[in-house]
Amino acid sequence: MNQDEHVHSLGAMIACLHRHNLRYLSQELEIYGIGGGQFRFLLALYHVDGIRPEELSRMLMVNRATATRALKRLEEAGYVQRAPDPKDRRALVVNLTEEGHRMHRFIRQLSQKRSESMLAGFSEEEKTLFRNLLERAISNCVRACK
Amino acid sequence: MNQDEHVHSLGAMIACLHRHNLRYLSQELEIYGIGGGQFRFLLALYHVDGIRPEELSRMLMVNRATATRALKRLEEAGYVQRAPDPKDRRALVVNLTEEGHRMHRFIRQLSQKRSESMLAGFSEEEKTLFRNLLERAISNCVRACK
DNA sequence: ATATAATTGTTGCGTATGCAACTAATATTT
DNA sequence: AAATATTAGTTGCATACGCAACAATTATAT
Repeated sequence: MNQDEHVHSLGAMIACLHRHNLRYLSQELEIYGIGGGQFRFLLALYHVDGIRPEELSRMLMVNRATATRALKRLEEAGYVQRAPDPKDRRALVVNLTEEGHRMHRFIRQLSQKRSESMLAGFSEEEKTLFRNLLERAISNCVRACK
Repeated sequence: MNQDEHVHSLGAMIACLHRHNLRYLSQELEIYGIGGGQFRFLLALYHVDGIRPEELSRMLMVNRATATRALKRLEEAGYVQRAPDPKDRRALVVNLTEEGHRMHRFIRQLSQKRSESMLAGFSEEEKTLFRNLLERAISNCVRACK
């Protein structure tokens, strides 16, 4: 199977999915005063509340600058709070606020809803496989640009 | 399999792949005076030279504005030319220049190389399947936001 | 024929993001 | 202890992109 036979490169397909996702999330989150880009930070914080921005950025594989901006915006919107880490005054500690915790169910459902929409018509095996292939592709990318 | 069990949402994984791709392409294309975002337009033009920007944007599933900018930059860099369509003076016709044609081999190899790098360790079945699953996911997205 | 609608491309504005340079703080070396 | 290196976060600059408003043109309706 030669890549040249396809009009769409793999990258183009991935970019397309990414854009659609971002648009969807942006629309759903607009009433909460945050953008689609903040979604995954919020989602991650339900797993690892009390984390540092730096660790969060490594976890989500984004630039530190991106984490700074996303967390700043989430703070301005009232969903997280950033406090200096007493053990290391270079660092911050990010915590969900009351309001942030209240969004838990909504955020999870949004994630779920999005996945279901994107994977409509996929069998359970295909869903698992898709995720597995994505993970391996990411590993390849990370390894390649190390 | 519950989505909630995963730290990374599907969207986060796709976003990650997208950014790695863009970075890779940007680096490779820098010496040619164009950015990673122009890549897929150039690639598409080897299939459908002489097309209108509007059709190209539908084909690549991007906004018309994005096509305008990408083609403008490709024109400035000398790889395509835009001329008014004599049959419809609202429209333009995009053609590859000599220089644009000369990049053909390089662009295709770049696409190939990128795919191989991203899909390293995938069996032929997995490669085909991955592409198939991506296509179906895109269809779902397109259908959902129609 | 004229008014209205639809289409094509452009541009301003906003968002998400990376990179590189910077500051402040901590860790390591000498 | 002092000099140096590393780390965490921030900010300016750049790119890619979508949306909405706009102008010019063409198509359709009246």
